[in-house]
Amino acid sequence: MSDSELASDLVVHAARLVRAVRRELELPAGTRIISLLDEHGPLGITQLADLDRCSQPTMSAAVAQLVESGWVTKKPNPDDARGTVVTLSGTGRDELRRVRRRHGERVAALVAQHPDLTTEDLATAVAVLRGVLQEGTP
Amino acid sequence: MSDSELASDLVVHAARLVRAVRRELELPAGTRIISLLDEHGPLGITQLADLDRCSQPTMSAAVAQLVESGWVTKKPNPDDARGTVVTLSGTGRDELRRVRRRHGERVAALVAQHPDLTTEDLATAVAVLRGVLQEGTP
DNA sequence: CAAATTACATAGGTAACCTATGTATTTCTA
DNA sequence: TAGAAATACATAGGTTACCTATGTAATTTG
Repeated sequence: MSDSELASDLVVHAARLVRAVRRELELPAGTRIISLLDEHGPLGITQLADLDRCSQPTMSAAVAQLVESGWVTKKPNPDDARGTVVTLSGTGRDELRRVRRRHGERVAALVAQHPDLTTEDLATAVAVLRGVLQEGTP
Repeated sequence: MSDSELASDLVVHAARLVRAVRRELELPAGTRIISLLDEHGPLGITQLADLDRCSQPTMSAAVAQLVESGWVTKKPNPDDARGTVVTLSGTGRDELRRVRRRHGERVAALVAQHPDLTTEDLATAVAVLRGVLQEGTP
């Protein structure tokens, strides 16, 4: 199978996985965001939107929800009165831990059903997905 | 990193990829469906819903759209007057080819930016995603 | 043959996106 | 250094893709 076919399948199967997980475990957009904050530390709205590949208004709304949930805090950026700084809260970190455990257990169980899939394969899959999104989307 | 952590990351990154692709290349729900029909041949609404992990009403609506686009045909099932048979049309097959080429080129280009990611890695990633979704979601 | 099951359709509602546009602040430039 | 351009967000309005609940017709079962 060509790289091109594989790449196309990657997308379709990724889409299917996301929907399957969303159905049985909940995968709100906020999860991606607190995950980003955990990885990068405090960020502005636009930075978050860029990292998550969504529009700025979408991120504004998503962050507003997270603030309401108490999972992040939003303060004006002291160095730039236009901007804000979104920070992961302790509650948010707890939530992230919970979500990760839920998803982890569930997906790991599915992976375990396939003896031909090793931990290394799983790591490779994550690396591919991560790599595809890194930097240059020219 | 544990299997559980990896599995959790798999989901989040998959979600991010799907949204990134949806943004710049279009990834309508119909794509997944014609992809299923291509893989399995003609199917009923409920069968499609099960395979795509969505509800039956969702699939009904999605198929209705596809019929309108001319990418599939819907005929009553001759063996069971309750059911219908959804079949991929020639136009649908063409569209699938187009979509695959678009996605393939785009994602393959991104993969190519990462010399450490081989075709084999890509194949592994697809196998993992496919495996995770296969059969038993008990 | 009545009851349960199955295959869809319809109705109504939500989450997560988007583009277009407005506003305040900061940076660039002539 | 004043005015123009750019930047960081917010708001408004709209779409897509889902969902659950429920109704209907046809099939299978007891």
